[in-house]
Amino acid sequence: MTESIESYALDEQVGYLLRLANQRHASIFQLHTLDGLTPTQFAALIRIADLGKCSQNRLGRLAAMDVATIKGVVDRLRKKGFAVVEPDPGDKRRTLISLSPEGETMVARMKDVGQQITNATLKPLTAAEQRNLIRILRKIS
Amino acid sequence: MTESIESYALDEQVGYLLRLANQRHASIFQLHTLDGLTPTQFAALIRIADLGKCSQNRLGRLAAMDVATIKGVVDRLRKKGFAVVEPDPGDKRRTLISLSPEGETMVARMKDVGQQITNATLKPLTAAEQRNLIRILRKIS
DNA sequence: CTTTGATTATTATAGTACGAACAATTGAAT
DNA sequence: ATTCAATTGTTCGTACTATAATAATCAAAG
Repeated sequence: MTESIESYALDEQVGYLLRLANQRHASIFQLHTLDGLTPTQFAALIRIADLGKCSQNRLGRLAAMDVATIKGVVDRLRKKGFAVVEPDPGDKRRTLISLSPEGETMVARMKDVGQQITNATLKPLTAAEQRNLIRILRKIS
Repeated sequence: MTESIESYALDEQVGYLLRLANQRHASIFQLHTLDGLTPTQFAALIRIADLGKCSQNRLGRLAAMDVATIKGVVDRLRKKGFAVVEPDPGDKRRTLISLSPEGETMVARMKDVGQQITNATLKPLTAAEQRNLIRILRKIS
């Protein structure tokens, strides 16, 4: 055997497969979403709804977004009229983020859509595989 | 029950979990990689190595990258000295991409590293879970 | 041989993502 | 009260991702 460690099957590497799975989900999301909301924006919106008024950095941490990333996301949510930004009276460093009434409505409408998106993404899998995937992904996240 | 479909557990949605898993993999990749090669660049490099000389669009398709994406990736691989670009003599639309000698060396060195990255990413999982994850991801990709 | 339709590559625009650097502010320890 | 370390938010640079529009080329059908 002259070529001992020659093969490297890209199509079986987690990293590559995760990228493909993400692509699939993103395109399904885009198909169902409302008002052009992206997966990231939706995640942030849900977090604000759950947390209530909170600082931008804290929101980013709890939505798994970088400080630089969450800034852009909040900017876009504000521009779309779903998020409201105000200075924290008790801490001049902080910016408090909250949902606008339109944001509340959007969250309510998007929760159903989100479920549809999840279902569509998982459609190729059996019920057992779906549960398994979620469980395993939670374990490595 | 006034609030029937109120709950939406973001932390159990595939989309969100896939994003987190991707983040994890990306940071592990960055930790092990050589010459600042990104997961995307590595995937493209592996494909060129497997395919041999091929057109940019074809490479993009087989590496699951958009035409606009593959262009940028190839540009950066060329700038790093790993890829070589030449016009196709038989088809003036096409640009042929191939590996430079340095690219060949890099692929050889990175195959081992790639395996380490995969192992590190899957480390929190049992062997059975690892096989399962790969199998399920392939099914929805 | 010319029209038509497809393919290829490029560009622009927009969003996600992260590291690094920065200034302002805060809280705590001296 | 002042110094010091940590936190917060911003900005910059780089990279990945996709859509849409464009121009050049090709192949095939008439």
